Amino acid sequence: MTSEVVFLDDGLRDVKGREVQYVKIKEAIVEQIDSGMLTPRQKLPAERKFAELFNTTRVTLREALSSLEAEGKIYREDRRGWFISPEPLLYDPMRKLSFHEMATLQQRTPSTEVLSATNMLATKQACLLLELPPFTDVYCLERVRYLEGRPIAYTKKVIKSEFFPQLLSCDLLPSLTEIYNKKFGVVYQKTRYKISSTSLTGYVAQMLRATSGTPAMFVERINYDTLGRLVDCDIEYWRHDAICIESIAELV
Amino acid sequence: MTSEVVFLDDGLRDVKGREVQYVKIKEAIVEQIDSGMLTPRQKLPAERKFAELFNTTRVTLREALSSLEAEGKIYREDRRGWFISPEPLLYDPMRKLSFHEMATLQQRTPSTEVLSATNMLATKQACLLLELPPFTDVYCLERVRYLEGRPIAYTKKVIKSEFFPQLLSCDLLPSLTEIYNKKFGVVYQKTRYKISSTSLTGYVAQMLRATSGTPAMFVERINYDTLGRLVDCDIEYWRHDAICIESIAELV
DNA sequence: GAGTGGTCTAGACCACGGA
DNA sequence: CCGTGGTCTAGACCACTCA
Repeated sequence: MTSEVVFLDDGLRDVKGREVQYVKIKEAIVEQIDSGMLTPRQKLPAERKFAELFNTTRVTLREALSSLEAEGKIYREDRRGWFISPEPLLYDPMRKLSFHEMATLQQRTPSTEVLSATNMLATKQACLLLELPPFTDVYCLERVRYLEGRPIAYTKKVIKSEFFPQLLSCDLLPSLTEIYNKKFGVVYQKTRYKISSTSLTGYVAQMLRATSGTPAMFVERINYDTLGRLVDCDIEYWRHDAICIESIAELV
Repeated sequence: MTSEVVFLDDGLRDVKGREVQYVKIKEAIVEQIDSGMLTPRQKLPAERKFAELFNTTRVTLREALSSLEAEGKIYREDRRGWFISPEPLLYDPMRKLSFHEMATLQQRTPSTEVLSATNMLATKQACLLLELPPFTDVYCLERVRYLEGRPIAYTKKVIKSEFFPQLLSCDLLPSLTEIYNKKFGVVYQKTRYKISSTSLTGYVAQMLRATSGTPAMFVERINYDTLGRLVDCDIEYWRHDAICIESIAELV
């Protein structure tokens, strides 16, 4: 997995040393994963059968599963079941790589679905991020990123329209970075980003086939081009087990 | 809260449009928080009473609370109850600020507890991070970081001993950065970091007064000094609601 | 010592996914 | 249409926290 940090975790015990059940279940599953019996993207048994296997109830089993989900070892698809998490994608916020370049470099198979590409008035949030006055026209591009067919990120890009006339008449599927560069001569140079941990809800959860409450990594970026102009911003929700932020920086 | 991203979340409904109960409970609590009725660090009512208030069972109430915890809106202290989350600390991995400087700049009141400061043989993990051969001597410093008295991060620093003779005879409480600088002329210049999302378990959870399974932000850093020498590494577990990573970077 | 949170049981109904 | 996961009920016992 991501990083081999091992602390002495002797499980949860009460004073008398009896082990907590759901921790035992967790250990059993982790052992199966580590031993390679369970491979990435594989589906776990149905909850009822699984609970019976461990001689417990669904509630307790789900306690164990949720806990493993929180650790990023397994993930859930809404009403489809529980699956073993693949290795996370390494994401370097300091590099200009597009999602597809990033994934390909890591021998992964990326794909993208465009949910919507529209011309609209900036929302309050977009105005704040892009430093725009109210009622300014912007482009808004909503996408879902897939890795090996699994939806792992919902992304929304809000673009200052002034630098990109007729952007929406372009074919947006290949790579936006490329269109920026080739059609408009715009290249990113600087970015301001914010990363925090939340959970998926509502529409975003649905798009990622996730249950409301699934842990997520939230990334917000404000991008500047080589002329120092604020160009666009990104708002991204990543399934938390699917991403690991990694970077090298000169300190200031 | 961290960032005002609002999606149309009409709650979970089934086809007939009935709302799911725990979502209603969440909304009620969020409303109380947003309206300022509930303030940061305030304790929520006891689960049994709270459940009764919403005319439901503890299990369902806890579903709602766990979900809010995942969103970073509330947090839990093991066997003590549920509390409203304060604003997260902004953490810039690219700046040389110590935890205390960082917190103070943000008008917070930091404190630190040293769990252990020892001289030991590098573990496998430490050898990997510090690029050391087996059986090398290192310093290991375990600390808990507090904000307004609340434990929010467990940190472990493993230090190459060669650059810091007799480090442990120093008073480690003020600021390690300062000791590095004043006593040994070592200043950080470059860092390699990795950030991912997991959960707290075992000893780390205990130290943070957290229940096993509490969502957490995992940070791993490898630090180099102005001479390009690998100096030490950090392994940190932050309560996920207590931290927001924020930085500005020139892209490469 | 009372009350609280952590854990667990043994059921139930429903809507959705997939065949 | 069956089986599944999502949600929910109404209890229970225990160890721990805190007054």
